[in-house]
Amino acid sequence: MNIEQNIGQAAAEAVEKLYGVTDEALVQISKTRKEFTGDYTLVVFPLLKASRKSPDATAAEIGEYLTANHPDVDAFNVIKGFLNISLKPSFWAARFGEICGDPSFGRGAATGKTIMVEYSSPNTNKPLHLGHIRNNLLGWSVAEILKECGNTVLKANLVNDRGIHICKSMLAWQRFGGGETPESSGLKGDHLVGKYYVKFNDELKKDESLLTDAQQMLRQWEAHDPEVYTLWQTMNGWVYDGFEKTYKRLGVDFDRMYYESQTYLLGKALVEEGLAKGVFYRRDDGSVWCDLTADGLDEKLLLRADGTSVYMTQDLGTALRRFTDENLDSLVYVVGNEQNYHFQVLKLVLSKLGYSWAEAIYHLSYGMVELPEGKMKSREGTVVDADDLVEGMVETARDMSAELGKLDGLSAEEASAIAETVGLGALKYFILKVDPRKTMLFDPRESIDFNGNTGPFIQYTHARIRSVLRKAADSGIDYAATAASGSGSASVSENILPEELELIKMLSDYPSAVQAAGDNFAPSVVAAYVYDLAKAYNGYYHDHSILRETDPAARDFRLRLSEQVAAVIKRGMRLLGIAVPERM
RNA sequence: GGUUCCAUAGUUCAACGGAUAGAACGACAGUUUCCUAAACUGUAAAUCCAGGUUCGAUUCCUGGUGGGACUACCA
Repeated sequence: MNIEQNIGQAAAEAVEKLYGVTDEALVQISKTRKEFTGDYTLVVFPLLKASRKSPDATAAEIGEYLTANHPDVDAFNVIKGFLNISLKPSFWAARFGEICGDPSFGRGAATGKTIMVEYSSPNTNKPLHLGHIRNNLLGWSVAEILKECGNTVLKANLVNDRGIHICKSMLAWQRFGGGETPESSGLKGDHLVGKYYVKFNDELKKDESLLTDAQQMLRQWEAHDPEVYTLWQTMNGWVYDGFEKTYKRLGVDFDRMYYESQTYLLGKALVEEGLAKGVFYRRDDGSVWCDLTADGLDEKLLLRADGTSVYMTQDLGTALRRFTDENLDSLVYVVGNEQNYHFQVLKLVLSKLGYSWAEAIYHLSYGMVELPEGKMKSREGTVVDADDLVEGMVETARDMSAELGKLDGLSAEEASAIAETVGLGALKYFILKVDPRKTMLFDPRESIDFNGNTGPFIQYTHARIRSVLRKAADSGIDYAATAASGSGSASVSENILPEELELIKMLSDYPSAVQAAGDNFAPSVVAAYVYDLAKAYNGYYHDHSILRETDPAARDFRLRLSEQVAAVIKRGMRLLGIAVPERM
């Protein structure tokens, strides 16, 4: 139980004792806003019916009760119906001790649950773009956050490696490629294949028969025509090599790889099952449908008249297989909000079939990344390529570091590692700090910031702390020893500053930020937390010298506090997939 | 047309139904004999419109206005 819940429970107890009411929903505890004195605030308005007293009188009564009965409550004040509760300094000192002694601070207790997070799921006919970057970063981060919340997590990627669109790039390469390969062209495999997908669409304008040819090729693929199949394997292999490089650079990974070419027949058995149960029906032409009009949706096709399955059919089958094979408690799909309808239908059909786990499917419906002129359109050449974007960010980071003279005395290797870390940090933070559900805007003409509420700002805060800690170690200061020799609150400075107390409180909030991020599938919650922490620390760092502090106990406490701030920044940023450098 | 999501400073983003709506960028004015100025401090600047529910609404409901997405026997 965290502190907030603990205070809430105590307040509920006070309300029960004082007014004989046990409705916990009436007890609202939140963190006290900065401009007021106190740590936690109880809103008393909902309690007035029970107390039959004025807001201030009610707040005062509860405040008195808590001060008298709760061991950690130090004092309270009442402002306009808000009861602000302060905890004892000794409580916070002990709390700081706990944080220092917990190497996995922020990690939740094991839930015993297994959650699969499906993300990325690219098509193998073109390279990744900015939209995919948001998907990949979100999916990876959400998976890591869910892990940190105590769940067992499986990251899954379902590669869309078959279909008419794949055949289009194959056909174009066959007709116009002249045997070009990634090696001969020097192009990254996914970019090479993407080039022929574009080529196909260009040529299609001149010659409409190409479409028929592509359809013919798809039939050949399904019949395992050796030539087509080999071409398919070759070109997909190029794409996988390319994707692998992009994934690696972005730092995303997977525990389970699924290929649609292997799963697209799944779900046909479910169609039979649905027919038998009377959930589905067959039309005269032989096609199979599910009537969802009673649920406010349309009729949904599940099997074509020719007996082939559609996207929905295989998704139903894939979901079933995953739940049974992996014994999942939950399945999270990180897929853009343009597919809201699809997932609505997916869940509905599964529950109509009687699968109770349909409820455990969660569609993390993230918003599109838009350009100033609107949605990215590959046909209009307005896509922002993932590899170009990453490379551009790293270059900018390199230039900026050089300009600021940050790389003096570093080897070329170190300098380039820092550029990579900072450039990617800027990009990832830029994307993850936004609420996943919201459409976000990216303007390629304006470079992503490195100042203010950005990844580099947070990375810089970390680097500065680490620098101070290195200097302390070089001077032979053993700041950890003071804590070890002291006991409990003695390890905290006697003359603790308000800013220092504030930092301890902020550190103490970290686990609940992680939990909230997990509950909401929102890395942005972690991003906001880490930014606030870094910002608060920077103000403290600016106003108070650490190494020049003359009182050794105070100095060592400041070092320990700084060390913990750096550690929590590092842990939080890791959940976003962002590395923090030792220097920059 | 139907379904659905969104609308907050000039711009990009915050705000479990709670206190004086927070940041950042940009603008303007400052801070460096001092642990990294990618930092810090200050000024100006916003809830699309009209109703309703509530002790209290940026948040919930209704209606408008403006924008996005979906509405394939594509995936």
